[in-house]
Amino acid sequence: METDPQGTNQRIWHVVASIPQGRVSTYGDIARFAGLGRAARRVGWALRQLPSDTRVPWHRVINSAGKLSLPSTSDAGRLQRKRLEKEGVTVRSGDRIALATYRWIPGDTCR
DNA sequence: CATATGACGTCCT
DNA sequence: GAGGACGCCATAT
Repeated sequence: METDPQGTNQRIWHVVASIPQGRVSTYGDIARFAGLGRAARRVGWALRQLPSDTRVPWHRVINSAGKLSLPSTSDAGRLQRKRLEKEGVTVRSGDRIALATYRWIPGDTCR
């Protein structure tokens, strides 16, 4: 049951879907909250498997360095930046984001 | 079964 | 603050 690999992806996607608009979270925090421990890379894997027509806000997930893990030269990278700015998240030069301002921890009811 | 790779994280310099 | 080394988890070959 919980051993289903697809179930794990489903769990990860569910956590990502709970990120409020205008906020961002990190791969590590999501993995931890999903019960995956330090499998931050596992989260990246799950997001990569997402279909193009997904409703999951994958663009709100960045790395602990406060930067977009997707290359700004790729279409996905540009799309991520576009959507974030559209939600009010300021993306500075070098695809950097102020984690101190926008970071959100799963389960935290306080915005 | 061993190696390499990837939308990562932490520690050290 | 930036960059490199090593560790962690899963998949591909």
